[in-house]
Amino acid sequence: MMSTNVFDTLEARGYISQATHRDEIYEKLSKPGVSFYIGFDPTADSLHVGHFVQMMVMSHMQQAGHHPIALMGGGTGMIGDPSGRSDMRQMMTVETIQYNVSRFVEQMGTVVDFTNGRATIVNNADWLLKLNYVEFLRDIGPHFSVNRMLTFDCYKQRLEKGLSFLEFNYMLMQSYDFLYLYKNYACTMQLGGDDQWSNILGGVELIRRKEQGEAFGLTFTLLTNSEGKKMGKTAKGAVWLDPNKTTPFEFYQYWRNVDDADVIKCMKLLTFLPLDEIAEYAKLSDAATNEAKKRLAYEVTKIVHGEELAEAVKKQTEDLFEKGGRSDDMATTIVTADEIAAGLSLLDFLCRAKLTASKGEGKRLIAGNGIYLNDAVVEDPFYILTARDFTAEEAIIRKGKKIYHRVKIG
RNA sequence: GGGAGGAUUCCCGAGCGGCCAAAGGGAACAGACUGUAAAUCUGUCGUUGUUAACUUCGAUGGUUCGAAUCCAUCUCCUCCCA
Repeated sequence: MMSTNVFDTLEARGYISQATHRDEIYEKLSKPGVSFYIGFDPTADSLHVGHFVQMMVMSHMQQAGHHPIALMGGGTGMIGDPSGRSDMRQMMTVETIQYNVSRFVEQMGTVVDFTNGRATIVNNADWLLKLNYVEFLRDIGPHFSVNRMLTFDCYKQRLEKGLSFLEFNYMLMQSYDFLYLYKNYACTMQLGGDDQWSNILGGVELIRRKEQGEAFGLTFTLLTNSEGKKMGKTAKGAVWLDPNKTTPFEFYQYWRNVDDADVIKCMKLLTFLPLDEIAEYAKLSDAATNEAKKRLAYEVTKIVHGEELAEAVKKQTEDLFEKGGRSDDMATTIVTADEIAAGLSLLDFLCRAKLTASKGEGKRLIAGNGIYLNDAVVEDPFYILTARDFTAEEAIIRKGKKIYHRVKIG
C-alpha cells in the first residue's frame, strides 16, 4: 500500500521538535524496518503522562513498520539525568529500580505491541553495570569535549547551582547506550523528549566519530499547555498511568478539564483519532468545545485503561455532571442506626467522611453555603443528623458543586 | 579542615522581646459568574460550639514577668576558602 511517511504523520500531529538530519531521517523512514529507541528512566513506580507521548510516538512508528526498542534506564537511573532539573535526583536502590522497570514494561504494553518480537525491551543495566571504568574512559572519553559539554544549556543552568561529577557523566552513559544499541541491535535512531536533545546528540556524534556510522536523533515537543508549562501535573502530583496512583476517574477528569486552548493539541498527540476528524473538533468554539474535551478524555482513557473502564468512567461523569448529580459508586460512609438515633452532629460527620479536615473548616463551609444535605443548603452549622434526613436508609451530603457523599445506615 | 549564612504555618516568603496564630504572594476550598474550561470578583485558609483558650515558627535546654524573635548545645541545608 502507498502509505504516507511516518515522519509526515508525526510532524502533522505536532510531535516533532528537532532533528539531527532532517532530510536523511525522512528518507530513512520512508522504508519500513528502521530500529529506533527511546529511553525511560525508572524514577518512579509508574509511567506518567509525559512518557505517554513517547509511547504514542513509538506506536505510530511501529504501525509504520519500524521497530521500537524501549530502553529501560536501569543503569542510568542509578545516576540521574540532570537535564531539566534544578537539583540532584535522589539516589535509588537497585531494588526500587528493578521494581520500577517491571512496572514500566507492563504499562508500556498497553500502547506498544511487544508480542512476537514486534518491539524490544532492553535494560541498560545489563551493559552499563559491567563497564570497566578505565576501559570506558579510554574508549568513550576521548570523544567528548568538556568545553563543549559545558556550553550545553542543561549543564549551564546547573553550573550555578552545582553539578556533581556523577551527573555530569549521565550524557556519556546515554551516548554509550546508543552506541551499544547501534552495534548490537542495529539501532540507528534515537527519539526522545526535547529535554533529551543534548544527550541524544551526544550519542549520534559518538557513533559517527567512533564507528563512522549513520545515526540520527529526533526529539518531540514536551507536552506543555498554552502557557508553556508542563502538562500532566496536578496539585496531587503527576498524572500517572497506573490506576492505583491516578484512578481512571481522575485520569479522565484531567483531560476533560484541559484548557480550551490545549484540546486540539492533546488530541493530536495523545489519541489515534484521524487528523481530519480532529479538524472537525477544532472548528468547535465556546461551550461546544466540551464535545472535543469529552472525546479527548474518552480516547486517552481508552488507550491507557481500556475500553471497558473508559466507558464506565464516562458514564460516571455523565451521571455526576450532566444528570445533576449522583452516581452509584460515589463515596459512602456507613453510620450505625444507634448513632443516628442519638443524633449525629453534621460537623463530626464531615470530619469522619474526610470531607473537611476539621470542624472549624466545616463550620466555615456551612457559613459559606458550601454544604448541602439532600440538595438543600445547610444553614445551621450545628445541624444534627437524625432519622428524618434519611430516605431508604440513605442521605446525600454534597460539598460544593461536585463532591457528593452518601451516608448510609448500616 | 577554616569561614559565612540559613531552617517560619501546604509551598514561597516577611517577622522590632510584648499589639504574632504570625505581613505578603501562590496553592487550596467555598460563593457569584459560567461551559466540569479560562479570566474576574467575594469569603475562608492552626485547633476548639466562635470578644477567649489551646498547640505551632528545625530539636533540646536556658535567660526573661513575657520569646518565632536573646543565649547554649545539637541536627540538617546552602555558600565561600583550602
